[in-house]
Amino acid sequence: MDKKITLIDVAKDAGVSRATASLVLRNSELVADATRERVQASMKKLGYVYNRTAASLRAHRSQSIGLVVTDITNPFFAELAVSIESQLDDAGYALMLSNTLDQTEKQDRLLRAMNGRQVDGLLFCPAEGTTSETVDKLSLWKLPVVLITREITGAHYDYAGPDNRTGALMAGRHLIEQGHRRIAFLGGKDGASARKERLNGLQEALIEAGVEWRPSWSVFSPVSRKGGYTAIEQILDLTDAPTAVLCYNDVVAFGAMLGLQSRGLQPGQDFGLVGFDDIEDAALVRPALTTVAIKPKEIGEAAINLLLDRIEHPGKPYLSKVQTPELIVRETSIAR
Amino acid sequence: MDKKITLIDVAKDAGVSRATASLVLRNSELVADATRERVQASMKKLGYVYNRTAASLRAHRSQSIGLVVTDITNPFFAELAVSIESQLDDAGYALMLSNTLDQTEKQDRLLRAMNGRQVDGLLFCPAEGTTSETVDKLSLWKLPVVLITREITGAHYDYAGPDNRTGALMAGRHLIEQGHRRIAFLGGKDGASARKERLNGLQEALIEAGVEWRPSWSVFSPVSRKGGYTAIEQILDLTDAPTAVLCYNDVVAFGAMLGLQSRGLQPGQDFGLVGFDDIEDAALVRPALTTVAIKPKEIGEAAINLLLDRIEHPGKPYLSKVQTPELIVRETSIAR
DNA sequence: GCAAGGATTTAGATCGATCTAAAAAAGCGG
DNA sequence: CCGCTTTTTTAGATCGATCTAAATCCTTGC
Repeated sequence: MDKKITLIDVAKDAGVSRATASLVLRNSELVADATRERVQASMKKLGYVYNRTAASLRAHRSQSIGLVVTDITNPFFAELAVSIESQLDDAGYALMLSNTLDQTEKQDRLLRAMNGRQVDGLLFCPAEGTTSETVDKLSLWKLPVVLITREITGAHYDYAGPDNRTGALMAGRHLIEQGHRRIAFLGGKDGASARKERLNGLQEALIEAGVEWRPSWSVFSPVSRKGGYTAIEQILDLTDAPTAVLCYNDVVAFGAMLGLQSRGLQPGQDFGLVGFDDIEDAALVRPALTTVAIKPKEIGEAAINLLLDRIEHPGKPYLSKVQTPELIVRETSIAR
Repeated sequence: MDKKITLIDVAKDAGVSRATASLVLRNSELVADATRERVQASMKKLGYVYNRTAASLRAHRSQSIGLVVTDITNPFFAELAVSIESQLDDAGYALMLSNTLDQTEKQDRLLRAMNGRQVDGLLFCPAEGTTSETVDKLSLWKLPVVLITREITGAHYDYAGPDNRTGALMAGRHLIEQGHRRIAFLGGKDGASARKERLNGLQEALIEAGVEWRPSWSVFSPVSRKGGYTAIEQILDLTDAPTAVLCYNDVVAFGAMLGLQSRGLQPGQDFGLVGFDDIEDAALVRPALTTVAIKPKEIGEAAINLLLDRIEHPGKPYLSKVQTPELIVRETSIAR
């Protein structure tokens, strides 16, 4: 009486075979219009719901993809996730989401879980410290993977992310123009590819302007407000303390702002501060944050395109889609 | 050579039957220790990966649950999602995430997709304007559902969310204590249950203090900064304009802050402003936002507990777990 | 040494779709 | 009306696990 309606029931009701009903489901060109309509009517009438699990098992495709990020609480990833989810929805895919919290063991477990659930592909922002063992497993599983925002040294995958070096270069030039001669790089974890690239960009700006750089001006920190807060204190305590910093990202920059203010320093007025990402709050905080805008929506689009393409053509050469960022000058870098 | 390893291969290798291997997978008590170890060794040796899709099909359980929210970009939902994802991970479930963007058609499609993917349950923050048709479908599907943050009138489900009325009541009392006598309610969409409750709480505070209320002091808006920005303008343009507002949430409050500042008004100093949620940024913006703190982590925990319980005991009576919020007084409500 | 009873193991059906290869039906020119 | 092509439809195997119910294998106690 109350049992589940399957394709068999629909087929019986419409007077066709299970196979034909299945073809209608996937609106194949093969089936005659009249039949299609008859079957669709039966589906509606019986309240048929497609069991994609069964389909996945047979077809070796789940029509879902996994998004593995470090922390969805970071507005940059949240915006990325929205962009991705909405595109996937359009393409008929569902989204499985996981946060690694930058813990590699958790990451390993989550990746395994996703693979076991037969995701058709993975958008992956690897946790800091991701080992080649993890990467090997991914390629063993033959899972289509697009790396986002961070790369893994020695691993070959498609990649979508911002041009970190150029962004940091622009930020560096800007701070130098503003008269700063001691510029630090604040936050982020050691080893992260994005961090390295951003630091390199800054250094490039310094070199081309003949400005000094000291290793102690690169300070690591967790990627969080608290991380930024403690990191800026470390900077301020140096002898010949820098007068400006480029931050690993906006979240770190916000923490740094708090740190500056707690010491009675006004960002912009007394100290140059530039972030990275341009999350929505960057325009909102007072003083408003100067930052390097990388557009999560565009990165999301690029990543999805790469992934869907890779799923269709597993053998094609690896591609990087790099977005050129834009420097948004607001108040924290301008002394009035 | 290169083909997939299935349970059959493992069983053969370990010299047991498929059924036994399956029992080992689910670490059943039935199987002898020696056998278990042998099978596990074979699994490791052969690089077996569990195909949960197949298991889902047979067992009618997918070990995944769906989270449907309006907008993961809202930090409140982002924090909620993190909390939920991490608990689900502990319980061996995976998370499917969708954003409805408060569009009911999109919501319907997403719900259908989740059901087709056999999610074992749903954490659901219904879009504004969710019809009983949608709700009927959910109960037709017999999907365990826990509503979060918003309720649906006339629908019976478990619910986890904050005590909106009490939170708003505290906020209202606080603003009255600060000397305000014309207090508006800002933002949120018409019809949302959470909005209604918050407005009621505010009105209760007004009534108990014998303070005036006018219908024109309730202004609807999209739940976004922009929404808050335009809504506060509307308030300020009234004759006998209010001197304080309780905002639907922090995001709206941030928009309102911008609106005030663009008119040369300093929140706190010249105008009382209270938010709702206590997202991380509330403490960070200058002036810092007074707000009603509802703890996403706790709500997430409550919701998960309710859902897992409902999955196990589908027939049990419906429950509401309501978190008591806390008023965090910062700067935007205090005239120094 | 044997039956009872518990502990382990297993054969075979099954979940609900898709795939393959082949059959049936329809269209068509002569 | 016949063969031939093209269009539609289909039977039956299959994906990789779990479930059911029954078969074996051990212990014991006597």
